Amino acid sequence: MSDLLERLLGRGWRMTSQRRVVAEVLSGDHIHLTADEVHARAVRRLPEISRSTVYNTLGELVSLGEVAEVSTDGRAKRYDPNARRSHQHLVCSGCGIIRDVHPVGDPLAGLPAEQRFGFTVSGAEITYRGLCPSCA
Amino acid sequence: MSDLLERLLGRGWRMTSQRRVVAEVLSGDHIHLTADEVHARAVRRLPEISRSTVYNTLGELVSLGEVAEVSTDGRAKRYDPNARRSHQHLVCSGCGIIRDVHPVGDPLAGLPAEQRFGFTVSGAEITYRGLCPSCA
DNA sequence: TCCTACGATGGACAGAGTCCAAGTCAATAA
DNA sequence: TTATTGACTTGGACTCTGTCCATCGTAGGA
Repeated sequence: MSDLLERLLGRGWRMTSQRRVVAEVLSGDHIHLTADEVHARAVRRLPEISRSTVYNTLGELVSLGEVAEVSTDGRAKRYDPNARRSHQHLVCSGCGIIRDVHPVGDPLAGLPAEQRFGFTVSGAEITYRGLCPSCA
Repeated sequence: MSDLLERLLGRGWRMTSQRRVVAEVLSGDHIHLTADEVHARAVRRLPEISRSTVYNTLGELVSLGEVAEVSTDGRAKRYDPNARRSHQHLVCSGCGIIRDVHPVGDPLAGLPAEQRFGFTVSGAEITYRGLCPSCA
């Protein structure tokens, strides 16, 4: 059983075959699937699963903090199961592939007080852009 | 005439009343309008302007590098006329207001070679999140 | 085993954006 | 100034992504 699934059971998540399949599809590293892609893979294992259920389940996983929403291109949101470890993303401008990366240092350090306009700044998301080895 | 408009004329951009209005709407600092908002403001000055034309014109301004697309919330893209000066964004998690900010240092410096997975990294977009003075 | 509240379903709907055929017009040439 | 023409504009249909809701089904406790 996957890590994610184990944690969800530990939280008393009501388990159904649909939820199990969605959680299984979202296992692994560098996984950044759109809701439609999650649905497509879920359907292979459970042909009757509906689009609504996938959306509901993804939304719940996000609320629980187990999965993060990533939108690197203004198109469909992507779902990243690696939400517990803070990380950023490196995106290929050619093919769109996404890698999880762990920059060094505190990203908030680069924003001096006079650039904060009185905001209480709590976090930063960084999207690095470039070309992957195949596209370069 | 606005800066933007002047530069466009200098590039030999074919000028029409529609394009002029869109360029005028997109003038100023800390402007981050959605395509629909641009259209709404353009209609006040030129009631017949169509949604398609606004989309076409915005797309072209982005291609020319005069305007940047910003998507901070996975909803509608926003258009930022301040594209020539590199900057990042500070977004209020409460009301969604966006400020342009200029962090110090090179954002790419935080990504060590072993975290680049062979990519040729060319840029980074940073979205700082927090609460604005009104929402705090 | 039975109940029932929670979850799943699917179809309608909404928001954002793209595409295209047809009509219009800015800019150039004569 | 007028004619010409290729670029621009229009509006409607369409796609994609996501949300909502009434109804049905079922996991898990009694």
